[in-house]
Amino acid sequence: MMEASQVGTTRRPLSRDRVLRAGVALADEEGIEALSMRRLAQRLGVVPMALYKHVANKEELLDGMVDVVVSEIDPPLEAADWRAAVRERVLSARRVLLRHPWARPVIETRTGASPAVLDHMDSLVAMFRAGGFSAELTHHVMHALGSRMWGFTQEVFPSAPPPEDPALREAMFRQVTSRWPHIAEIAGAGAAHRADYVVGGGCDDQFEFEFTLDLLLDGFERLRQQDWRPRA
Amino acid sequence: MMEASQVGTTRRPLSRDRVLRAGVALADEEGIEALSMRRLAQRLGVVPMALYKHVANKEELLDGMVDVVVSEIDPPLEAADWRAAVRERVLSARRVLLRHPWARPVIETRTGASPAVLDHMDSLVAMFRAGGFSAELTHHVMHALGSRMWGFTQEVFPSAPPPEDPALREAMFRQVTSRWPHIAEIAGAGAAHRADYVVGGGCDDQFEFEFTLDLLLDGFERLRQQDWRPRA
DNA sequence: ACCTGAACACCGTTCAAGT
DNA sequence: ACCTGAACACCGTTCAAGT
Repeated sequence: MMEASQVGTTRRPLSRDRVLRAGVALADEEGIEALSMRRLAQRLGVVPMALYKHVANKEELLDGMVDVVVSEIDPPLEAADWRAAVRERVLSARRVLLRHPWARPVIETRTGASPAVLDHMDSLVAMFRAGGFSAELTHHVMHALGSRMWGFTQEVFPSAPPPEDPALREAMFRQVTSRWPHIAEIAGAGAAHRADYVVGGGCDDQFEFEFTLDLLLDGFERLRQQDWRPRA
Repeated sequence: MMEASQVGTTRRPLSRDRVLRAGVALADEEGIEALSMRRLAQRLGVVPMALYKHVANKEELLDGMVDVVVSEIDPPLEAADWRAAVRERVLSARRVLLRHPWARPVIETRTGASPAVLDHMDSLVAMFRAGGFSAELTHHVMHALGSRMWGFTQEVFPSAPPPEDPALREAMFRQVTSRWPHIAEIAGAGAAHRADYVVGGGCDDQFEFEFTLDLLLDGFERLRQQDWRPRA
């Protein structure tokens, strides 16, 4: 007969890998704010302290979860040119990160790089070097790519949906157009024409991401062709 | 005679402004993780529940604190060209954010824009429009600027200092150079030559920030001159 | 009507007592 | 030696009892 703690859980022995994967699943399903050591232990049918056999603390759990997610990124392509190779790898990272939205803020708060993170970075650096970028230019270009190497942009436009009440929405619209006229003017000017959104909101994320990625890659290519050198 | 709760605190009546400024001071001095409703109340010589008269909850406290910080950004300059105006305003934002390092992650987690945030965005949009950017191009260019409009880049290189022990450092160095040879190659190639740092770490943040900002501004200018249009 | 102490429902992590 | 219940030192927020 099964014990209560085993209901709904296969009673495999706990391992670091099982802890990390359960953490990812919990964050995927209920969001990162729902991920606590206690809730994760409960999900695994285990006493909270049992987790500390496999991760030193919650920070190390998050480190490991990032590693699991980053490992899902497709292996680097053997592409003809550096631009296609980098572009595809970044968009591949983006597809993974879109499946695990909680990973974005977690990656941003990591203080050390995990092996999988270094693997991803190393493969990008290799692409630039193979494409004829100097070590120095590659260094700066990697900084410029920044968190975009994970396929996300920090969204700075407010994303709250407009209020339901038409009168209130109208009042808000009037306030925005009078106090921030320039924002109001460009709000609807994105690819997706959603007039009901006052500020941003209805923007096409994928379009904006690729727009900026291509702008950066164009800039990189120009510097490469110019044989860019520091303090020149 | 003073009550214990008044020692070290001027007994002014509590106000939303005083709560927000105390929050900023606490976060400046002890970091964002030290900011709790209870600790903030203690600092103000007040019972925790007294704060809820002035902010609905902790999220609204953080919203207000961001507003206080963003209001410290210098007013927009009347510059001859859009490029100088945008550049100066972004670097001004950067100076403010460097004084309040906790504000970076907090800005990133806000879901709605405060008036001061919209003021900053509106002034940037106005600069692009005055510089001859179409509403549509300005929209995409603002997305491309992203969180860089606050003067920060998401740092993706691990920043942990190398271990003290020379033998351990040597072992780590050897592991990195063999497993991630391309990263090792570009690690020391930044402006600041700090050979003791294996991966990044010793990079010149200000240089990298301006490098990428100028790369983006160059790209914006090129699109403007080409009279960029969507799906062309 | 206003203010606030105690309580509720949580946290991450330590530690000593049990097997 | 291993495992774990209870405890510690916190959280944000609710609520009812006090003035």
